[in-house]
Amino acid sequence: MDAVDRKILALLQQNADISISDLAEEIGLTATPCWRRMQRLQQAGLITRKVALLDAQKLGLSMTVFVQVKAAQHDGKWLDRFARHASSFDEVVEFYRMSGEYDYLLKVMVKDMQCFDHFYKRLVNGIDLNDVTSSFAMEQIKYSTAMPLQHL
Amino acid sequence: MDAVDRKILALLQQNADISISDLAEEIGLTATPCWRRMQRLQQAGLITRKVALLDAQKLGLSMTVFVQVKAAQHDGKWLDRFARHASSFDEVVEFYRMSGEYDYLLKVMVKDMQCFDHFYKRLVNGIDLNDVTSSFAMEQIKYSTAMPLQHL
DNA sequence: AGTGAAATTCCTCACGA
DNA sequence: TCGTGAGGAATTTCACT
Repeated sequence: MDAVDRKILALLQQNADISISDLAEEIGLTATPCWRRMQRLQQAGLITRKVALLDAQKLGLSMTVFVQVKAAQHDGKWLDRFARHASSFDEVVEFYRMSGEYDYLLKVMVKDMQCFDHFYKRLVNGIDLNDVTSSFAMEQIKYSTAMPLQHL
Repeated sequence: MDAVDRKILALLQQNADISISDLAEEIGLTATPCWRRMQRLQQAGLITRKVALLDAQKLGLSMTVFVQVKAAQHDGKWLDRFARHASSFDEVVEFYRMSGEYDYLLKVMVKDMQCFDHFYKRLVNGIDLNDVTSSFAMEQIKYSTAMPLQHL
């Protein structure tokens, strides 16, 4: 992966709608080699897929909650079960196993507090948890799907 | 926005590469009205843009850190200055103003610990902060840009 | 709002440098 | 590995239902 490939990735992760010819022009190439590079990057799995990003506010999904969880048990079986359980909710938009005091961090998107309560009950009902604490986002200051390619 | 529009959004946020004719077929329409609906959804800003998602692992961006920050002051001027300061880093991929003990939550993506340290120094140097704590993600169990449209 | 066809643009694959 | 050109497929527009 050279500098040209990195430029292609940088442009595509900002705007995947750009036509091959425009993309080619931006990086100082013609359409065909540019297209071939993009194909390679896709086949190599560097580009996983292209998606449309939606406006959460306009959709009425105004509530973002970060839920921190402490595991009830620390054996592999429990971990695996919890991973599958929490992943299955489509309100859970991101989900990490963490170092530190809490074992898991979930980013949850819902319409309102009632929906969050409903989600919360379903989350804790399915499985044994030790400690669950929710922090509410008041304001989204930045959200980007673009990775910092500058620093590679 | 009716059920057909919602179905278009649901499909496009999973895969923006789908052709208009395939999309139209999926929702039981022909290409033109489907295309017109998509245009409307884009003009209305419900679809903000289309982007390529990259594989962080394969790029070598294997480190995700959640940084929690307490404000030094709580006047609007400081808040605005901090929002601009932290947003300016492209390592900061998400950034929220929070309720609860900590005022801000930042999701940071970097290559390794050295890069994180470099970022951290630049973050705290630019501005006066009261308390900064970093939690490291050991494993990404789920990451999705798709909003839960089911629950609207 | 939906259909079908026409025009235009873009993607894709030859081949040559 | 890049560029040119041609064929074919897709998008986009338009007139009509």
